[in-house]
Amino acid sequence: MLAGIVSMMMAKQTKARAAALSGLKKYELRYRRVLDAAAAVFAEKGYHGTTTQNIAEKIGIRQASLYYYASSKEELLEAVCEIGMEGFLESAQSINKIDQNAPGKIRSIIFEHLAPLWRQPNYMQVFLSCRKHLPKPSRHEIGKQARDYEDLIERILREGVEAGELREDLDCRLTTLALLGLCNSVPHWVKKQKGLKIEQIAQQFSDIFLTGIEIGQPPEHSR
Amino acid sequence: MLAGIVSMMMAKQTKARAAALSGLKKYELRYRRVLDAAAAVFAEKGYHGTTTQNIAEKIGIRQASLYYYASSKEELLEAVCEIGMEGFLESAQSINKIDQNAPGKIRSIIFEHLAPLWRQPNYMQVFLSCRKHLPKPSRHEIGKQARDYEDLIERILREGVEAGELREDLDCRLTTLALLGLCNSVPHWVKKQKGLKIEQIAQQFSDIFLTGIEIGQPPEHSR
Amino acid sequence: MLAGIVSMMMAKQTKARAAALSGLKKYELRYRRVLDAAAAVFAEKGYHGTTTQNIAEKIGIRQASLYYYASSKEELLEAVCEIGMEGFLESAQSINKIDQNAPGKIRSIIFEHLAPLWRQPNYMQVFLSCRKHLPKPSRHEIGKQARDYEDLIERILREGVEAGELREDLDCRLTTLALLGLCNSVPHWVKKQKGLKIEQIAQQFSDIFLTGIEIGQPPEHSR
Amino acid sequence: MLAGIVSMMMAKQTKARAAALSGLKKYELRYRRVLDAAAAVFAEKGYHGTTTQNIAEKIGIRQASLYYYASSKEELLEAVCEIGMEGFLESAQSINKIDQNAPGKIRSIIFEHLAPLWRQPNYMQVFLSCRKHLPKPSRHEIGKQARDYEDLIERILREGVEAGELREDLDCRLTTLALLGLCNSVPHWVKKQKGLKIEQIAQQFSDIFLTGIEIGQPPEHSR
DNA sequence: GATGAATGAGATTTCATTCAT
DNA sequence: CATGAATGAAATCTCATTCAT
Repeated sequence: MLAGIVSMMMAKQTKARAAALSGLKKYELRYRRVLDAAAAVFAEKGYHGTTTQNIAEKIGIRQASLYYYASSKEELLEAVCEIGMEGFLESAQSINKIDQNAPGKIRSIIFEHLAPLWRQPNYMQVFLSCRKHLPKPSRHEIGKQARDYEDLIERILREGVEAGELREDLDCRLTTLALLGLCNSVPHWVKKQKGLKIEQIAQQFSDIFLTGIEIGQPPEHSR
Repeated sequence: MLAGIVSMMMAKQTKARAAALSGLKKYELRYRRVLDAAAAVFAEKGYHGTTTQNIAEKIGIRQASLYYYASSKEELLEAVCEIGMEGFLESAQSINKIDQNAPGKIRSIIFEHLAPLWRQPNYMQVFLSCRKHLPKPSRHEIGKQARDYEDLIERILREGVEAGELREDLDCRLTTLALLGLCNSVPHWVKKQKGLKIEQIAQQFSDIFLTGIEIGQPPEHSR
Repeated sequence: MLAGIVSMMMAKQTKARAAALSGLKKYELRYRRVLDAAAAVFAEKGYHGTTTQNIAEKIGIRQASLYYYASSKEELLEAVCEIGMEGFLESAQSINKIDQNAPGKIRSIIFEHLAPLWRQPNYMQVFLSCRKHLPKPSRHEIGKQARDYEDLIERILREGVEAGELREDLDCRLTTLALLGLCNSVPHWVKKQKGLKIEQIAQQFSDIFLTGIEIGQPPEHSR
Repeated sequence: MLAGIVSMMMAKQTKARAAALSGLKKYELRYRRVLDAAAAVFAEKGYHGTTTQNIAEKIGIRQASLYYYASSKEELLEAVCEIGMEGFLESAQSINKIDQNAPGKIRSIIFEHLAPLWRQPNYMQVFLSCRKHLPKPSRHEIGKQARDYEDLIERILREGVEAGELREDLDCRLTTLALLGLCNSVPHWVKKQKGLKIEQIAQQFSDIFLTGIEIGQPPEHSR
């Protein structure tokens, strides 16, 4: 349902990609293997630091064979970013359905936002750090969706403040950026911290973040 | 004082750089203009996404003239990262000198850590996101310093917990990563948020973060 | 009869082609469809500007399937050029049989030469403009035949001059090149000029050309 | 004056080309050497049959150095075609100034049209046979100019017919195409015919062509 | 017969770097 | 100091061709 939003903007497409997107299991798997490799290498080296050779090696095919699956390196980036964006779009859907008070909502937002970062850290890291290298049309399309997502969270915070459930001295914009900055840092270090579980991270983040913005005894140190 | 730590590891150096580092005002200014440009472009496009042409354009000189100031693109990255690292080394020094209780320390850490991010966001952003592209020797040297810095903060948190000033269910490692992740996200958006002041950001971050980790009335939502 | 003159020089041949050449109706038709497509695309884009993909698309088969009909792109060019050459060989045969005075011969030459250009403009255009890309052996073989053809026409002109039927100040070589240049330009524009008939073109060309070279009142403007 | 008409449509340009077009003698010469080589090789092998390597070899520089003068192979084609078109634009200007009766005009047209074909056969041959490979914008611009040129000649023929100076059964469109087809064949063979002079060709072409279309004794063979 | 998948060879293009002036 | 000119190395991309199914 969410798939293909960005890809529709692209002029050229390989048959392989079209087949994969059309849902044919057989192609989907092969194609996904390519995207996984691209996402992994992009995440590690950055878009421009990655050569198509790097990606091909990761899959165990020749460099030229990549072009059977994607018509350009840029198309790979688009496909990877698109999947990354889908991760957040799904988060957004889940967030929209939450029926709780503000603190509960934020706890859920943290969990829902962390979920894709945890599930597919490569895709998400590429999405977060490489989308600036997308060609204009898809960059703008994705940019708009990302802004919508930020606004969704900011609105929830604002509603929490208005409902008297969150501290009224909260700068909602800044707090949104803080919340997302905090969560989005996860892919950078999550692969190196063995033994962590997403529930732990979400719990810790919620505890820190929520206590900080909820109405409660103002801590004595606060000016 | 701190300068040159990394550069000492490098084999080749231009006369210009040597002159600049040795404190000659005339060279220092011109050289700094080059580094500023490099930092700005690296921050915007990433190391591999930047061409020497991009940097030259920004200064208004020709590509070939860059090589009067730096013997390679990589050297520019090193110089920029070094200045970025210095920012954090200075933070570390300030942090070490803090004589307060744990909450006060953390409030200061946040401020001190934000200070260089605020003062020279380009250099810091390059340092944070491009140092992985440094050649091995300087990358490792810088990596060690960065880890020391993280450890410093983690130790302060741990001491706070042991002193009974911070919640004892705190995962200090995770909290350190959260604190740094939160703060390091600033360069990504700070240029777009007009009218912000560093004091506001530091205050807000402290309020959120500190309330979350201090001992206090456990917020009712907490499990 | 004339078929296969060039192809005999080729090492490799597909079964399909062999079958087609051996006169099996079923193969002949399918094979011809491939050649038609090749001729059309070669004529439009030139040999090197054409991809096997372009040709396959035109027939509605996949690129790989082309190799059932031809063992290489070059073989397609050879086959197309061969048919083109056959066109002129047939013209040559007809021309040889003409039993008229010089002006009548030239009128016939024009018609006979235009006939294949009209009947199969793609093949002829490819022959005229792409034969330089044939591999040496067949290029030379075809080159010899083409030169023979030019010589045939030049000889007829010369005989006309000697017989006192054509102006004696005629440079027969140059006139031959002019005659062929004039006629060979037809495939370039004939597809765009709707409603034309070959008889019109031949008539007009004859009128222009013949009046110009025949003995007659020297036009007053002539020096 | 005429220069740069097409080049204005191009997004990217090397400094070298800009300098050359701005009339700096020093650059003009070097740049022209590159274009000469490109024209020669394009004329011989066709656009797609030519590699940038071929061109570089002809000048005696390395392939990568070509890109100091032109930002792409296509740009070279554009520059070459532009010069080719200029040849015809100059012809058109001369033709417009002719003040003679129709036969005299046509004699001049032939000479003026042959002049650039003779002076710079490579450029003209490339223009005639490779402009179909230009990118759309410049192809269309050049196509329009070429059509204007054809129309100019057709109009002169038509006026000649209306003035009673040319045979009234003349199909002016067809005759124009014949005239141009005849003349444009010159670059194909002119390099191989040693010892020819342009005056000879023009004289012969005029004699043939003019006698054919002028009012005069209708040749007895004519139906 | 036909084709999906893959690939070797090679073409175009980019780019950091050098060097004479 | 600065730059025009050139280049080696490498990256992206194209394309004819092969082969198992």
